Formats: sequence, structure tokens, C-alpha cells
Amino acid sequence: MQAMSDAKKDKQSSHVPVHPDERMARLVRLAARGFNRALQLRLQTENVTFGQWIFLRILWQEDGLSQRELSDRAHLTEPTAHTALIKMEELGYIERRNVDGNKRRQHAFLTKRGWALRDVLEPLALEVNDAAMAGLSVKAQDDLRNALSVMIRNLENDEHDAAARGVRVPPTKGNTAN
Amino acid sequence: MQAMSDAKKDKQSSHVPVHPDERMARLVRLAARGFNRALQLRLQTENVTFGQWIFLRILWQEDGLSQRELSDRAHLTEPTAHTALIKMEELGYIERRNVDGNKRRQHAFLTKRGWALRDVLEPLALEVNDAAMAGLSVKAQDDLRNALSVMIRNLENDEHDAAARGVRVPPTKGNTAN
DNA sequence: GCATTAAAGATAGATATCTAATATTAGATG
DNA sequence: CATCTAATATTAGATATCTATCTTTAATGC
Repeated sequence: MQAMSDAKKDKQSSHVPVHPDERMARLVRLAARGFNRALQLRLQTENVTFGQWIFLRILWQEDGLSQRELSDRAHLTEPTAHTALIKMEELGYIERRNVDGNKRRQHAFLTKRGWALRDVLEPLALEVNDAAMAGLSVKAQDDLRNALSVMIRNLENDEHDAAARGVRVPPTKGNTAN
Repeated sequence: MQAMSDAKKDKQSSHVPVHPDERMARLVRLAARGFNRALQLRLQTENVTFGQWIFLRILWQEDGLSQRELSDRAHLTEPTAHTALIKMEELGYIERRNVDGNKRRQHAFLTKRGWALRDVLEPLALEVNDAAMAGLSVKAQDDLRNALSVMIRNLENDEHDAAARGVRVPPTKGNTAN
């Protein structure tokens, strides 16, 4: 019997035959999980959570968005955005305030501290990206992005169709695994 | 100004410029989210949760695995597997018991009910897969799987390297979004 | 301009995941 | 063969997300 390769020693590698129905879904989930873990690994050294990263990233590009706008952009619910933003205000990354005398909307504005994080965190994301892309040609990366975009659109349409048929759209509870 | 396409009306579509550092990561996460939602949408009509699906799928291929083996296969922790399996036993999908007089290991065995679910649930997964693949050639799908596999391996290596440097590997807390 | 409806946010409670600590059993070693 | 160590499962507690509900404020229609 031949010796196992390095990769095979890892207990994650599937001894298990994968359901044909789920092969692509599984790969996509595992890749997402990989990106998340790789990024969280780096963010934790700066004491920033993944959720905070998501909102920071959005604010660096569009400072002063309302909570509702932020939750939309982040694909997270308002309560989730709410608690994350409260925490980020406590941490001094943002300031929440009203604009134009509208007391309904709560807008989030980056503080000096919040802006400063950008210089620290963006390189970490770049690092993850570079690590992930190793061995993939520019064309391969391009094709990959295109194919992913097609799948995303297909699945969004599926969801819209379901919603149109009156199906309640379920939670996106946390399950990056598998 | 030209009219917006159907797709653009959706509020999810990004008015927001995406961080170059995060473009691929974001696409992968959104695709994973799409798969999860599309599947959950269908599973909920059968009162099966995503977590239960994961374990059922594994057991249909390897009945009688221990809790430890199941959590490995599912890429979930043991407490997570534990509670899921307890619940699945309550629901009558599996039976948990010892084997060979070994009182340490708890093995999970599908009941008739658990096996029967297969005929109902697998078509749903196939449906999701087909929906996701619309418009992608066989070759494109092949390339996509290859590229995803490369990324997964790259990111696993990244994690192993980090672990070797003594970095604590962080949770894979639920954040499929964005 | 007052009353109704809609929008935005806040709060409370549920769920699925995680980490850490504990208990039990099996296997290895002096 | 008695003890130590490792494996497995369990329990307890934290966290990030979700849904549902409530409150406040703005917009709209008579």
C-alpha cells in the first residue's frame, strides 16, 4: 500500500463519497468556509470580528449610511446590524447620529479610529485573497468569477420564484460548513 | 437615463463598489448563501433543518458512524453533532447505540423513517443543483469545480501554516452572508 | 391639520453554532 | 494488574445570527 500524501493525512479530506446532488454546493460552502476562517484568523489579531469587518468594509466605501442601508448592503438583518453597530460605537470605530433633522434614521459615521483600521485590515484581506488564488491563472480566476456570478443569479431567481409562489424565505442561519 | 433591468430592481444587487481584496471571497460567500437558502427553502417543507440534512446525507452513505466520525465528516464540532443527533433521535430519524460492547462510542443508525427521507430529500437537492447550474456548460462546471478545489486546498494550507505558527484557529461562526 | 399608514429602529426571544470544562471508558505502560 | 493517558461523549455557557413584536417618527390622504 502506498504512503499517504500530505493532503490525505488531514482528517478533513473526505473518506466519504459525496452526493452527486451536493457536489458543487459542498465545494462552494467549503470555499466560503475557507475564506471566512482565513480572514477571521487574521482579524482576530486586531480584535475585529468578521461582522465588524463586513460593516467597516462597507463604510470605508460609503460612509454615513443608515442602519437600514447597511443591513441591506451586508445582507444581514436589522437587529444584527443594530447590535453590531452599537458594539462598534462602543469600540470607537463609528459614531451613530441623525442627519437633516430626521430622527428616524440612524446613520453611521466612521471615526478617526475606524478609518485607521482600514490601513491595517485591508492588507490582511489581500493576503487571504492572494493565498486563495495561488496556482490559478488570471483567466481561470476570471472564469471562476463569471461562473460564480451565474450561479448566484440562478439561485437568486430560484428564491424569487419561490417567494412569488408564496413560500416563506427561510433564515440564512449560520452554516458555512460542509 | 435607461430603465433598470429586472435584476437591478432587487435591493440585494450591489450599488456598492466591492473591495478588490474581497471580490472573490464575496462571490464565494454569496454563492454558498444561495445554495443554503435554496436548499433550506425546500427542506423546510419537509420539516428538516439544514443541519439534519447534513447528517442524513452522510448517514445515507455510511450508516452507523460514531458521533465523532459524523462531526468530522460534517465539519462541525462534537457538541453541535451531539445536539443535532439527539434531536434526530427524538424525531425518529436515527437510533443511537453502542457497538461491540464499546460504551464510549455512540453510533448513529438510520431508522426506516430516516431511510425513507432519502427519497423525498435527494430530489430537492438535485433541484437546487440544476437550478444553480443553468446556463453553465459541462466544461464550465468542471473548471469551476477544479478552481474551487484549488482554492479550498490553498486556504486549508493557509490555516495549517497559521496553526503551525501557533495561531489559534478561530470559530467558523455562522456568517454565510456577504 | 388631523388621522392613518408606512418606515426605521429597538427590543425580546429562539436557534445553531462555537469553546471550555467535565465525566466516563478504553488502551498503554511500568 | 493498577495507574496513567488518550479518546469519546456530554454539559454549560458564549456568540452571532435569525423572527416577531413594539415604539417612534415621517409621509400621505381626506
